[in-house]
Amino acid sequence: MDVSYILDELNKPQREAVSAPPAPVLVLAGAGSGKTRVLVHRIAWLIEVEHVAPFSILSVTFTNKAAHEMRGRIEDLLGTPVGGMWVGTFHGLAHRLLRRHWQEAKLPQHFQILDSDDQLRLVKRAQRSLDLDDKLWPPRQAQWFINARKDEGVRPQYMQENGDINYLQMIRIYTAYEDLCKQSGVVDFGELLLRSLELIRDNPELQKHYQQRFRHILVDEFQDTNELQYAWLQLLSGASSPVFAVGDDDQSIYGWRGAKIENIQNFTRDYSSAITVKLEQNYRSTSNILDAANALIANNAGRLGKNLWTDDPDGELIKLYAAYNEIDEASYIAGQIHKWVEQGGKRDEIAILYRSNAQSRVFESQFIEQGIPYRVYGGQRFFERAEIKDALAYLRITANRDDDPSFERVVNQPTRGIGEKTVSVIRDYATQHSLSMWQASKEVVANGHLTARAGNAVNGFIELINEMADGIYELALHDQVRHVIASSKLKEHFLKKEGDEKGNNRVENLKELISASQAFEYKPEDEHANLDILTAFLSHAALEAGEGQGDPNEDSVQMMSMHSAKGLEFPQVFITGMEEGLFPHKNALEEAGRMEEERRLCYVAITRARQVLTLSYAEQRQLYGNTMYGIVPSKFIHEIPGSLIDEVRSQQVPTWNTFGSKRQNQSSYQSSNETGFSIGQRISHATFGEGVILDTEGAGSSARVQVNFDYEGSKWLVLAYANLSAI
DNA sequence: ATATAGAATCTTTTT
DNA sequence: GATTCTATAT
Repeated sequence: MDVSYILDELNKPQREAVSAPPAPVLVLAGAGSGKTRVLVHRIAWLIEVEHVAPFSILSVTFTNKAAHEMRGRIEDLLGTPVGGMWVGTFHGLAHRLLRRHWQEAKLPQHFQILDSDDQLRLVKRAQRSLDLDDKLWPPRQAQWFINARKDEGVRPQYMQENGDINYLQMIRIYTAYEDLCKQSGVVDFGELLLRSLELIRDNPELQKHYQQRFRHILVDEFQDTNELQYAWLQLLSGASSPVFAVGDDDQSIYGWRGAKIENIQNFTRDYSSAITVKLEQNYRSTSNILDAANALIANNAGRLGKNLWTDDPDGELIKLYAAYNEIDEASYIAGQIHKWVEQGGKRDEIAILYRSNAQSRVFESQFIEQGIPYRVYGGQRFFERAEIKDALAYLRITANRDDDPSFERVVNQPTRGIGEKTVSVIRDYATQHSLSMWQASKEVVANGHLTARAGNAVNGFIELINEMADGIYELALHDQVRHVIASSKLKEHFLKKEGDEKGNNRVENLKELISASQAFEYKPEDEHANLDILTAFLSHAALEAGEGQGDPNEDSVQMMSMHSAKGLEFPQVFITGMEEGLFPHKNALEEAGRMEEERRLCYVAITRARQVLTLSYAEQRQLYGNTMYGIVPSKFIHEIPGSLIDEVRSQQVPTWNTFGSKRQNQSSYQSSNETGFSIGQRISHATFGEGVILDTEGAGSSARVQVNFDYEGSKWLVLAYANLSAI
């Protein structure tokens, strides 16, 4: 069999890694050096040359996106589906283990997964049961504490008091929270990993089984593994199955959630026979972009040492745009997008990156105004929307009556006369008798602890859920979802409560949930073994929160946080908000090591760009409701050699008078009120039609007017693009 | 019990 | 700014 296609198109170090003997291998792969490629080809090599059965291969990634891409590329390369191979995220694979062995893991068969939102609610409830004041011990902090301990593999019963009252309270909350999870049959993200680790560790037969099964384990983004994940890998690989780890210490950006760069160093210590390969040739970016990235990251101490180089030409200089404010920043970028498209570029070749998701809003409104299609990744996700979570909670409670978080979510949604007081009676009863709220509410009604009215209402709810469960029995999944949405009366509730615009939006999303369930593929032969389709779908919803909306087929600009950009590449990249305090983020100043992580994040962002890279910052910015003045450009800008930077000037550079109070305007629109239009004036717009000016604001390139259009309602428009004409 | 208004609070990144 | 909690009125 001719296997040359596996090695032919690789460079020397890539080949070395792909064809390495079956020993532990550590691949230090710089950005754009063909990391995924090496992983994919390695798997092809194992299957075709080493004759390893796909069944015996375990391949772990961090994001669902990466996992899907991995499987797709392997199948493309081999030209055949590779069923039986385990490819997925740490959490996804841990989940699979727990579903298979729910009994040994001491979980109910229909355990449900908590997302961080659900988790926070449950932490709050744990705190309330301990009579701890939310003000003194913020639930978020407790949640963070719990997750950090789980990532370290520490259970509360093994934690020692150290005299610190704060620490003691945290332990108490952690304990109470675990009890609640157990009672409700729910499992959080950290628990998936920890529980599956304990499952394998404490069941020698299972351990033997899986260690024999997985002859080869491959890990992507190894620098982002935390202690628990590393232990998980070691446990599954045992003594005999070599781990093939690919990572880049310069791209470690998840230290804040427990990722340990040290795992890379430890790897060669723990596996003394490990082969290390460095991939240093970059195939992605122009020389200028790469030089900038190298210069920047050189400011970090304690790197493993890698030097990325490329054969590619210099390319364009890196553009730097100093915007007057965040609106000007967005409108400049919108202008650049127009230019790119006019020159024949596609919009989806452009990425806009920012430090925090909140920054996307300004771009969104600007792009809507200018008719630029865009797609936002991250932020509020589909399965995290309130209406979707409501519907899912109904579904969950039909699958597992004891799911307290779901119970609390929907007992009175839509309102059915079960108020806070009734709920707290049930909650207290549940806590006292170690029951789930479902069981407690039945007993409370039977014991007559409630007024007749409240008792009736609770009974009504119990009957509703039971009827729902009966009604969806043996229906197709999408009919189950449809049925539950209908009999819960959620649609009617939202329409009545939130009016047409918002309510309709929620109704649309609920319809989309039905479509999503219809499109859900059920593969009983592997991951959801012995799992009914509803539980499988609910797990899927929790583990893959789904992207925000937006038509994936439309050619649209891609907007995302720098974190979620990792692993992706784009011909043109805008890195926005390059301002001290925003990026590097102000929280990074306090803790040691955080600044270097911010710098690595910047390195990741820069190396996403293939041809054109633009950095931008604003001199003033409205953030969290108030305007920040006197913004200092990010130190990272200064860490890039000036010779690589081309400072782009706004056509109308805002200049300040001595008092810094008012901007002069050099635009052609200049007139008495700085915009050329007066309030009350009638104007016409190409797409929105005719309207009346309501207000004006700003000047120059960021001058805006508010127009009340006859048919479209009122909108803010940037004059530089809106092209309004007076009537 | 519920709807509403006003106050308080929190704003980094994600499976 | 937006969400989430709290106090008050219905």
